[in-house]
Amino acid sequence: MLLYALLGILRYAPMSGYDLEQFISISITHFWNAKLSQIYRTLKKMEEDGLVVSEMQEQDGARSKRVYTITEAGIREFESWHTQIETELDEIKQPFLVRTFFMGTQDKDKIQQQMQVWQSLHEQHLNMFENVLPQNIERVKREHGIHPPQRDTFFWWTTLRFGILYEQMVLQWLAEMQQTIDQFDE
Amino acid sequence: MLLYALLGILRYAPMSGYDLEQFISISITHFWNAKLSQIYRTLKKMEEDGLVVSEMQEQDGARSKRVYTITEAGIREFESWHTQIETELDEIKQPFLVRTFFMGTQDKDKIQQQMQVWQSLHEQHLNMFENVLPQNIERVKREHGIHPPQRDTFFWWTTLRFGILYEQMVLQWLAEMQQTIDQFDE
DNA sequence: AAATCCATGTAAACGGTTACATGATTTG
DNA sequence: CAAATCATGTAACCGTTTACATGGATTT
Repeated sequence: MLLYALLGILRYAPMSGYDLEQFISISITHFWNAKLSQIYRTLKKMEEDGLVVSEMQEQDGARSKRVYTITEAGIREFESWHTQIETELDEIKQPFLVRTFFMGTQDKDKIQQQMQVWQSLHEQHLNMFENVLPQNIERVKREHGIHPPQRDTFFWWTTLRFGILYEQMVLQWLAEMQQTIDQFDE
Repeated sequence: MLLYALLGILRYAPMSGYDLEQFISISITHFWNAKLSQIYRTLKKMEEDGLVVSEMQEQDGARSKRVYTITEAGIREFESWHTQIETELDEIKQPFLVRTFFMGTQDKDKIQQQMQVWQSLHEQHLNMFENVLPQNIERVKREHGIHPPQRDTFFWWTTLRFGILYEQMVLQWLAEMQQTIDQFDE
């Protein structure tokens, strides 16, 4: 999967592994994250498969970097993945729901503690989606010198919008739950 | 993680690998799924670690099964995981949002096609959460002879409630997006 | 002077999926 | 009689994470 994310980004501009990590960390990190070690390994594999080519690029006053450029084959690979209609939903793995499922045997105040921690974390996330992340879209353009068509940025925005709706939904769920938990016996 | 789910279930009653898979498939499968092969491997590992013990149990007219019982150490392991307050949110990986992020270069009607497929899939899921899955809670009790305290079933219900709110939220997100997409030029 | 950023990579471990292998019993 | 269900397991593979290793340039 990381493969397709990397191809998708390299369509905008040639980049090094480090650059790609930076790009990811200010764009798709809230729904897809990757460690540098995995990025480097994946890029190596992609070059072997002819999806990208790399060359060392000297930099004045800084150490040189290996810059990857997407190939025709890489573009085709990305497009064949992307034009394919998905007819099944991704299977979601939500560890916190497993935890919730088995929460019945916990003490009332332990449960309330966890709920309050979750609430505050989701409030922070909501705030981030509403206030911090929108600026990142501008940062992507500025710091990576990328000027995508407006249709592209519309979809960047929708992923942020998803984050906002998701966090609001979780907060509602938590609030509902807390009402019943407050009425538990000690 | 599967480890904790298995321990959590085995607290209710001793079960075979096959039984556990059945239990999972009618209870937590919409936020945590596992293949039989993984369940068997995990149970084996758990027995080596002393978290469960197993014995072959003869059945009249059916092949015998290996029934696992949680040990004291297993209960302690589950509880030390479960009483620990989670202070960070799970990292979510949502491949469909990666797909969405890069959707800008697609043709308008390809995009609309995908949106409609997603919409119909989420409508199906919502229907499942509202109508099919609630019956599963009764099936768990009946088919596995498990009678958990009402507090336990409250939390089982909340995971269903999460599913309903999630699907409604996604449908809202899709509807919002579709409004803008409908106004795209060809 | 220390910490952070830039920059690249390797190796081992881990959790999960897919494929393979077997065979008895029950249901249509 | 065929298909589905019950039941257990192994082996290979794959993507991801964690830990290890290095070192120059910039900021505090």
